[in-house]
Amino acid sequence: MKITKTQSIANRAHIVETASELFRERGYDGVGVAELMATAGFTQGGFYKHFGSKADLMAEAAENSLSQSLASTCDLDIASFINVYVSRGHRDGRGGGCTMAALCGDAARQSAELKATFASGVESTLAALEEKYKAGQDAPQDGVRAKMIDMLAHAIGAVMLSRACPDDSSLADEILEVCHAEIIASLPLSAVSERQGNT
Amino acid sequence: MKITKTQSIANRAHIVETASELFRERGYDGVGVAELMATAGFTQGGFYKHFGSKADLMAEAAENSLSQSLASTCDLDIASFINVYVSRGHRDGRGGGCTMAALCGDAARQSAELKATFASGVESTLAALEEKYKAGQDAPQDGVRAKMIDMLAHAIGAVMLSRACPDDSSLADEILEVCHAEIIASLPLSAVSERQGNT
DNA sequence: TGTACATCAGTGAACGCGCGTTCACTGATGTAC
DNA sequence: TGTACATCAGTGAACGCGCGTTCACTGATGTAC
Repeated sequence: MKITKTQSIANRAHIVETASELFRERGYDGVGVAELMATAGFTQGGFYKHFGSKADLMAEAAENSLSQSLASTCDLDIASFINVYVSRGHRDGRGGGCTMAALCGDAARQSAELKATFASGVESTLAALEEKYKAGQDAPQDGVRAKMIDMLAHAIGAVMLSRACPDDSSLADEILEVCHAEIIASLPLSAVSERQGNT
Repeated sequence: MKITKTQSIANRAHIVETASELFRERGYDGVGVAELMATAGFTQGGFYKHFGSKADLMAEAAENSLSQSLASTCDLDIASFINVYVSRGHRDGRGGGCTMAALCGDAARQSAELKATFASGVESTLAALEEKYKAGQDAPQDGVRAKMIDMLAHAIGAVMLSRACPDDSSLADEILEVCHAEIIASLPLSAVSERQGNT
């Protein structure tokens, strides 16, 4: 049953992709190697032909999903980013959502390597957000990094706290709505321009 | 080896206390019943004389630590609360810190019961924060609940994101410092009065 | 181009281990008389 | 108050189970000639 080298590389990427989604949905401890491989369409034995350990895959999955979500949002302006991020859709779609919001509680208890991967994802995100912010026509150009750090932590806190409340509870929605409004209100006026409405 | 009823009640409380600290430190999946009981000074068999399941204890431990941390901060004004909460000490002392910041990532994947316990802890915290806020001499008295929801999510996000970065990394500290400054800046002037400095 | 063989991605059973939970047992406590 | 006995908190061994990881095996791929 050997397979083309190209196919093998594609299979590996598919496993990382699957893992990255499952980990975001259920946490690192909530997904086993056997289940993960089965979901990806393989048997568990093949896992160690691709990865040295589950911990190795965790780091790779984090790296993958952090850069992926970055790419998928890079055509949004800053207010649109907040509209997407601090929203019910994002809260309820953990598997396809932001890795920081899904796994930063878990990451805090993982190895230094995993945390370093996380931190570099945060840095990339900050770089992208700074660029977006500065592109706003009346946006102040100083202290932008600090503003974006603050905004990101704020948005992550909103999504995480909302997720910890019972599904469809009014508190869960209230947290999202209030934080969305406050974060949007903290942006320069031009960034917001006629594109609110989302939550 | 039967024991006084009073002693048994004290033992049970001690187990809950121990669990609440261990869970905050290592997450729900990171602490086993046997280890937990050993840490509390018992053998694992006795666990089910007190609790129906590990999940039951998880809920009780959450309730306990949420109300406890509330009580311990209730003599602080709002700026002091933020000084304590968005600080290196809190970030690095997970076991003795806020349950929301330590476990809301985990709570999101738990049962509706656990989430409901969490939500009611959030509500109690909000009530206490609203009171603190209103006590400020020049504090606006309307929209206070929204402000406190926003502030709490903001503070939780700051601590959680900082914890996900490598220990002693500059990014971890930067997140804390920036968010601390922004949150304090968002408070009414009187609340801050000559008591900054902390981080 | 055709043949012979080494490689190695993927299989599926098995490994030891720690998990949550159960259970027969102990013996001091608390109760009935 | 003193005695006899039921209770039940705590013990420690055992349960089945799923975990991460290992391994002998398969057979198409890719290479050497």
